[in-house]
Amino acid sequence: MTEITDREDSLPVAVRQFVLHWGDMGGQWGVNRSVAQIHALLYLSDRPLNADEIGEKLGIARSNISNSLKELLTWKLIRRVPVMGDRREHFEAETDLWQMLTRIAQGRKEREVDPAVAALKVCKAEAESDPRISKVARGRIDAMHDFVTTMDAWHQEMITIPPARLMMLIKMGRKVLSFLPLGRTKTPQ
Amino acid sequence: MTEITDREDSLPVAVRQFVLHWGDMGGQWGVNRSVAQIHALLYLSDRPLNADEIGEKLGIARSNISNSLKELLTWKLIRRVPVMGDRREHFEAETDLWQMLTRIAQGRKEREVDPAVAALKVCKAEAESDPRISKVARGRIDAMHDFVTTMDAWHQEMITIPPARLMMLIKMGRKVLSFLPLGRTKTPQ
DNA sequence: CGGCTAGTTCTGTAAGGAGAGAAATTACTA
DNA sequence: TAGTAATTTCTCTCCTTACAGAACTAGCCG
Repeated sequence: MTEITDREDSLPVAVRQFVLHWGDMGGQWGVNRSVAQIHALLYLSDRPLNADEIGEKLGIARSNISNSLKELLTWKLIRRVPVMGDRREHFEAETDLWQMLTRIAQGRKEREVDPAVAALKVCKAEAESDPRISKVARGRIDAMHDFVTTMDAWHQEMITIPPARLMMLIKMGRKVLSFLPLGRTKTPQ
Repeated sequence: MTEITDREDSLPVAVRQFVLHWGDMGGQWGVNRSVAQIHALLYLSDRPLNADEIGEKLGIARSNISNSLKELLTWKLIRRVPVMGDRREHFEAETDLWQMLTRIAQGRKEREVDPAVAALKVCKAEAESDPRISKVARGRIDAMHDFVTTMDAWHQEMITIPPARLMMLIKMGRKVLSFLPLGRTKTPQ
């Protein structure tokens, strides 16, 4: 049997805490606990892990791990890593936090906002031809549509900016304002 | 009995569609369907509505409406509006989309990221004093902590910028980059 | 070509959440 | 102060989802 040499039966406290918190933070947004925990564990691991090790360290069923790993792969938050002389599959996490954020944002956008935008377009079209609908409602649907479209376009542009530069922008915070040619200084509307 | 004069028994198609979509879009993120539907209905309404009207138009139970309205109030996405000669409470939605976005963002941040940041601080402290934890894991926890803290600070700064100006920034998109004094032009990793 | 081992899919169960309807409370009116 | 309208809270049910364990499939060794 292939004993892992530097195997730890119980995780260091800080790691366990991290995994636990990450786990139920995941629960609070769309991802289920197991998926988030596995992700956390891999994120902190200094080497790729296989399904058995994960199951052992987290105490969750193989079936569950299999499905969770599959989900993490579709989010591109982890990747398969072949290990010499071991036919089992190993996995490691994306450790670049910016990548991680954009992957998550991308995934959520695809699942949540894109369909919403599409639906909104339909509503907008519908509203234009419907005589029963009030002017107000029509206006609100339009406003929402424009807003969402603008934000969507913005997001699309932002993720094309190289991370380091974007990070610079973020670190600058509101100082960016001081470099812009502002038409007016008093806060309009 | 207080008949509503301009009462519509069934909603215009576009409105119904909007409500339906908004409803299950809500379901896809943290908010439950009823809450999101009520919000959508109020957003499109040209006048404040009371609980009865809402129940009638959406076909959901009064108890449910009561709870949902309470939740929407805590999110500050709707407000109570007194109506002359009617002792029932009426509600109207925030229609400024920027307000709406910031309120939602604020709420989610409070519930989801603030606790996570707090937990992360604890983990970081723990990791520093734990001899069992690997250098790698400690580094990753630190990296995560710094990243989250930076983003948090950025968010905090952004919401203090007047909406109109922020909107301008967003409409500019990546053009903002051209106004900045960049140290280097080639994309740094 | 049997026996293993890794991995996946299937199935049953248990927990959580949403929401309906009843009961209780509060506020207003006569 | 009784009576009624409006709203909230409580409780019960249904539905969804997470997850464990079992059964199944596929690759690899002798």
